Amino acid sequence: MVTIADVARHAGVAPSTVSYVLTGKRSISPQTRTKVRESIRLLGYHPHAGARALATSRANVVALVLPLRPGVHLPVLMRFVTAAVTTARRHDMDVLLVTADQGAQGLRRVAGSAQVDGFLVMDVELDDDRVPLLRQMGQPSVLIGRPAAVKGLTCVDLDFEAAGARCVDHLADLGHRYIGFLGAPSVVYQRNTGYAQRTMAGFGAAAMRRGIASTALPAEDDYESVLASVRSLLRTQPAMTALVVHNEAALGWVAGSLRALGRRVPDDMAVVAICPDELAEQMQLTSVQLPAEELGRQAMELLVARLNGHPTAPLTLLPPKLSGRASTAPRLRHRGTA
Amino acid sequence: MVTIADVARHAGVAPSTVSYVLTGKRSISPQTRTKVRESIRLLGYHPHAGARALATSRANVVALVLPLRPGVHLPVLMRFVTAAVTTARRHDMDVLLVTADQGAQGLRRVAGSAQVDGFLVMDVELDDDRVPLLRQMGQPSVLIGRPAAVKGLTCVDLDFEAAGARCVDHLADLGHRYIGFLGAPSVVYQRNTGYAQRTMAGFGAAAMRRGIASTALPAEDDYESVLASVRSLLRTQPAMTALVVHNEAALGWVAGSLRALGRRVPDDMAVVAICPDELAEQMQLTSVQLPAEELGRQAMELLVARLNGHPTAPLTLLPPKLSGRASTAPRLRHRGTA
DNA sequence: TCCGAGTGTTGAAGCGTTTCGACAACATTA
DNA sequence: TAATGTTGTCGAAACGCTTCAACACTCGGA
Repeated sequence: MVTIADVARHAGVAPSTVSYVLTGKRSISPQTRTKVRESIRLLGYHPHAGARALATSRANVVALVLPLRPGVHLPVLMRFVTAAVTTARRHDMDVLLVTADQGAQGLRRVAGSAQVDGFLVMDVELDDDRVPLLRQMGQPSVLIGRPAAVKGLTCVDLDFEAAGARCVDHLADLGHRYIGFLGAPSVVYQRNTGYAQRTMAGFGAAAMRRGIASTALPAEDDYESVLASVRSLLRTQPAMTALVVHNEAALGWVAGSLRALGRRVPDDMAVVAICPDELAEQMQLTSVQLPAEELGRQAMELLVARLNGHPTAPLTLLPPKLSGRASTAPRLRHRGTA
Repeated sequence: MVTIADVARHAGVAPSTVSYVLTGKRSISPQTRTKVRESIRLLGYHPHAGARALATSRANVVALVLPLRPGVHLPVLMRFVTAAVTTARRHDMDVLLVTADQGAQGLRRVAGSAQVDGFLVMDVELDDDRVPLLRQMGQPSVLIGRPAAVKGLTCVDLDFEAAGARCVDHLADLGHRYIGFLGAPSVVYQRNTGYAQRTMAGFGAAAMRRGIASTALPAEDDYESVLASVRSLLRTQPAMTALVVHNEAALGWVAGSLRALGRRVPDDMAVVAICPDELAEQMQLTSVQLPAEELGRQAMELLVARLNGHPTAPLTLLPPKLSGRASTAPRLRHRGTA
């Protein structure tokens, strides 16, 4: 292995000078600088990460904590990950993978051994058991998702309230006046899973604001249940012309249910989904998506900021983005009114 | 940070003694051992990874090199990853994530700075540009996939020849005597993409061995092409009663094509797919799957072996596993023969 | 009684960086 | 011209760990 001493010898300077050329923490004459740079290139020198970590007590590595629990949508997760890694690299940081099965143990270990400087924790739930641990450990960390209390943390999440509202606004702008909401399975709401409730809340509030009649129902993810829910929505509100669906698994059954009940999309019934973009693309649904890349990037930027001692807001909410597709159309062209 | 010296002081021994308790490289009296262990626990001591790496010139970290190119099936990839990480942890190793966009640069950097001891490279292609680099760098590495020449490398892959053969055997055992093969798009074969050819070869050889008439055709991934291919297969070999499909994207259209041509599955036509298990499960197809967990695990085990100086075979092929589902049935019960 | 062979433990010397204080050499000001 | 900065460079001391050589012991055997 070629060391800083080798470079120094080759360039005819002291090791410390080489170090200063590398870190730029002291002024170095242009001649010396180029000379040293040349030696570095020639010898193919790379500073030993361990030694550097030892001397600076900074590893320049962050832990990426992946849950990998069943039900996470992997393509979205991967987009998070790539965005996060790319951003980290832009700040000269590397990424250590910590999977959930290592649990709290794993977090303690990598932090305790100074292997990483901070944590990027993905897919955080309302009552996540990693949160108290992170709080206690004191290492900088950024969470993607939104636990119950964000005080003292740094969290990034999609603004689900705004997402719910965005759907209503889109439909209202198209002229719809009666909108239904098909949500996650009821257990999800019972479990107090933050995002589901917030989406609903945003949806409801926006509907009120726009003077729109709305009805909401949960949906299980089998065809019969979805059909029943849709039918029930239509019965409660026969003039309903638009549907917001926040349930990936049920999405496939919604189209079938509508067809079975004699409604065409988008002519008789506009549909807006809140779901990963691939899914919406594939089914040609107007949708509000999770901005995965943006979340990953932002989260890593915040982590880097915290590592450099900058203060960060406890909660950063990203605005939702709506992509118009074939499943929504202006109410004015609605054939049923012809 | 609590150091080895703190532990030593607390336990009333020398730092080196603590080190020996930890590494077990020298005999230590039971009394001292428990005393030291107790101090470690009490103080919450974790060895500083950087310091350790510096002293031992071993980082106990391996790089996981992910390509993330379009077209990789992410659920399968994630199963690789988790299996690899879990296995690494069992050997007290951590995993550093290196994404492909960092390219050769990235590999050089992490290897040069002694950040990792070895590489686990996923999704290797026949003429992968990372292969010469890995050869040259001399760091231990294991590849998942199979480049053109494996000499001097350590590669792990599914035995695609055996996979092709396994399909034939399954169908032959069920009594089928005329089998069709629907492959990847023709460009894939033109590109010399190893696994596609090997699967076909295995299929063909097995058919010959079992005295079975076989016909093969590539398939593009739109409905019309698939329909045309299936029709063409049926015309060439009207007595065909089974179909092997090695084309994820076309899989969805095959069922439709068969229905359109008046064939019921499995009664008129048995179908075996070679594809990720989720897909097969979802469509209820008998299938040969990529044993993702097993590949990840094996690969990491091999890497660890290499890191410990053990020699490894240049190529490890994993046997395919066939899962029987609703799309195949014994030929004897075939209604068309009734 | 002395010797040689274990055992268990220690002190000190690395490992490759960074960084602090010191120090020349030179430029600026009084 | 002397005092004072400024700039560029250096030597040495950390950083926290491992490991080698050395050193006390104890224990049989001669």
